[in-house]
Amino acid sequence: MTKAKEKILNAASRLFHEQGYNSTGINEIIAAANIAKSTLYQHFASKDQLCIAFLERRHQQWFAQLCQVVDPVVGEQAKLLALFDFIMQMNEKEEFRGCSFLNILSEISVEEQSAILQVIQQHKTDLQDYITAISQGTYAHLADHIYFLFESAIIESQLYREQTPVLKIKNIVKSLL
Amino acid sequence: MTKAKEKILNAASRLFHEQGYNSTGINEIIAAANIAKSTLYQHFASKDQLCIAFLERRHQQWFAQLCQVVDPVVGEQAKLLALFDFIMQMNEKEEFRGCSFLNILSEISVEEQSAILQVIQQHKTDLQDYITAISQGTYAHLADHIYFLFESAIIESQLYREQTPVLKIKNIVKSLL
DNA sequence: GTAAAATCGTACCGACTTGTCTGTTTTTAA
DNA sequence: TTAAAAACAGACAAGTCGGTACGATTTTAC
Repeated sequence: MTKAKEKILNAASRLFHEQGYNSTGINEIIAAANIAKSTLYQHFASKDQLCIAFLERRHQQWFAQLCQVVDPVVGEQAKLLALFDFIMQMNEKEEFRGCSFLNILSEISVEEQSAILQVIQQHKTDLQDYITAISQGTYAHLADHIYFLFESAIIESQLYREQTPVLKIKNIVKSLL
Repeated sequence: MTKAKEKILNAASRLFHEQGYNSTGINEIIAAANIAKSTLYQHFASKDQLCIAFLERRHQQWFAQLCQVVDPVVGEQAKLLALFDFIMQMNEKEEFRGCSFLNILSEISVEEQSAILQVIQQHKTDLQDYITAISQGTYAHLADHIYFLFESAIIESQLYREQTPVLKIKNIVKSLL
């Protein structure tokens, strides 16, 4: 990846995640990235395409971090509980800004921006599959249940800007296992 | 309430809910409401204030509809399950647009629009209290758990634009009761 | 060293943003 | 009927929006 392209993606990622998609202008992105507007449009055909590139990269990075937390943990039960430690880590690191994918879902027009919707759906499907995978064995029947609680944990902690909901949900999951 | 004020609130409600807050302009609202811009600003000091008025009215109407579905149902267990019938009704009626409160949460700046954040938090707190209230008795210990699954049901059905997640979650709750 | 590719700055486009202001017309109520 | 309140249309401000076009300059690679 070119140096400029990376600078654009880094700036856009930070701004989209911090302020939201619609609240972040192209001019703000090029100022933050310290590149020319023409350079941006040489790498990305439109703001929506830049959004997709952002989401696709975030998808990879987000999963990498998730695996980094969960995979080393030994034991099915402990792995499933580690999911919620990961949420708490992200909340701290990113100041309770929640899930970029769900945030952008709230901003787009499903009809006119269906390409973005697809990336968001894919991300969540992959997450659900991941949880199903680590649930294989004793807790296979709880996979979806835990996925739904995982989603709630992200949203409720974003809403109240505190870890309390994650801790509550982690305890609920503990009681299920 | 004045006739004009109501027309403004009706138009703004529809547009905010259908398109989102930031994607809806003042000019679009006054055109849809068929009123003059000066009339809008006579009733609402700013777009943010209009947003708060919208959320407060939606809070009332939403709860009224929820109670209309749940309250007539007899039996604690059946009441708790009816929560998810309500979600499905809303999904159908509103084409899977999800929760206005969470959608707007994703759009605002928590620092600069804290008045809006408060209304959103209050709405969710009231919902949680409501579920706690109808759980009183045998299922008091499940109140929070069901609230979290309720939230997930709204979001996941918005994401995939189908009732499947609600039905899945309703079955999960059934297995808990 | 030279040619190609990348990036540059900036002006420009038309449309849109929230909000204010002015003066006129309509509605309401005593 | 008259006075006050409400709503009207529309111009205006000062800026932002996403996106295009321009030629000039820098970087890269052979």
